[in-house]
Amino acid sequence: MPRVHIIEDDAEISALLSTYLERRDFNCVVSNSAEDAQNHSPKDFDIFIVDIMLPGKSGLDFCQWVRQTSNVPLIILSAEKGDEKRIHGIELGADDYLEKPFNPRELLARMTALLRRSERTEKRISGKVSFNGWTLDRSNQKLHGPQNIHLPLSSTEYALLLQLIDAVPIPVQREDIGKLVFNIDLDPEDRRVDILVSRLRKKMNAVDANADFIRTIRNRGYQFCADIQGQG
Amino acid sequence: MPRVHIIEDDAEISALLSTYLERRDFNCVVSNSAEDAQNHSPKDFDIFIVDIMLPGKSGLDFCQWVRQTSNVPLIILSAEKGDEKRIHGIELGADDYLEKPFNPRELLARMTALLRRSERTEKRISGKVSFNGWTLDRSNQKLHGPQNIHLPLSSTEYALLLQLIDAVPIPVQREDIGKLVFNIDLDPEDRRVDILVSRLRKKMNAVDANADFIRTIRNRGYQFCADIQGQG
DNA sequence: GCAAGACTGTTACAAAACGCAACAAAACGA
DNA sequence: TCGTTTTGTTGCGTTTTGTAACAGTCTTGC
Repeated sequence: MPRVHIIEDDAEISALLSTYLERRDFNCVVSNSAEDAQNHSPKDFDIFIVDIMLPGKSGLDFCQWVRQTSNVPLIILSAEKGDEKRIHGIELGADDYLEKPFNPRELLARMTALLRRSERTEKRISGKVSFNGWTLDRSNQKLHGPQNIHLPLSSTEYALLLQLIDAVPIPVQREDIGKLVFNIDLDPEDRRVDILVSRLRKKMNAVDANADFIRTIRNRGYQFCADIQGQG
Repeated sequence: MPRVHIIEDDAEISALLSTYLERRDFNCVVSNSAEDAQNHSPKDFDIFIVDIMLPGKSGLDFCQWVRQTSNVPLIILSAEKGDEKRIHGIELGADDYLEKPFNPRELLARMTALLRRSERTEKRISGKVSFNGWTLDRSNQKLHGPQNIHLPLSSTEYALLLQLIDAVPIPVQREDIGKLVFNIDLDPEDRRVDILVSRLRKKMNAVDANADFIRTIRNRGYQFCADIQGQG
């Protein structure tokens, strides 16, 4: 569960953001000034989201402070528009810069991309997720059912499951599955996706009769339905 | 001197860009289609700048192609505006997404930030690496299992393991293994790679029954699955 | 409500890719 | 040279995936 530190003085925005992110399995801490934020060590977080316009010390100053002691990914938010501002922010050590008002999904995508990159370069794939007695471990790509029964998955089955779980609570379109799992442009006649889903369902049901996690949404794809808990 | 690969069909833009970047000490290669670009190995570059709208295969497809075999940083350029486009591009594996017309200085800033992030962590993985109680030491080419048991590897086995670990978390293609370990152009009939993998698996399993780190990904190669930690 | 058509679920079979044992050849060290 | 280790080859068994076929389910227009 990635730990996010949001530094933002507008209470409405920070509340919205932290709700949005917590629902997507981030662990959020909010500070409303740079001074406040500096009571924590930067290394206690996996990523920073920093508003540039803060009372007292600015977001840019905070960014420099973070960079003095760590490499923790940092994204700047700002109501000010313009290339120059963005360039300046990035040159000072921010990894990305998003203008307000922003689409929360875009922030999420950029955060994910950034975490993905920093994990990749650290050669770590993040850990386990669990749901209804099941556990999926990304580090070794293994799935365990209730009573910790190991359920071997083929590489495509694993890829499918990962996509579905990563997307929770959003359904994944058939075409996207085609793209991400099979690396093809799926034409509508192609049944590979359904069959893959069917096979995965069957395997999971063989271990746990109640394992109906994959819901079909007609014309829209498949949705993974379960309370997912991250564990690192 | 960072090596940049620019994939852009608009000759004016690519010329401008490569001039701009070369003046700032980048080494540029330009392709005007994805198909063209795929004649090079992704690993020959430090960063990609990819226009999304290309004749033939699209920039997004190219991005996915790159991600299948490498972690090389990649920035998408696009004339199309809108959050959704940007989100989609980033979700497909791009590190950043810039809309045209863009300020070259902003592109440069973002490239620099990205290179900074990927270098910062990458190069310290050089001496020993460890995973799940195992240790691989590059300096003397020795592998130790749990309880520090020394497991002697033949030179090809070591070469294979090194390739797999260096690539984490990306799978290594069979052809690449042929190239890098045996120094041959692998023809599809050749079974040497599987057998080498099989032998390495067997050796490691003899020391540690849970040592199933090498995952087969059908048609795509082998992937090393473990949380790798560098130590110098 | 009902039938036609579109979408999805599932099975069965075939083809391809891969795992691995067993043996042969080659390389290597003393 | 001999014995040991490593690597290549062959062959067969297993797993995974693609394909076709058919059954079920939802939607829509009437």
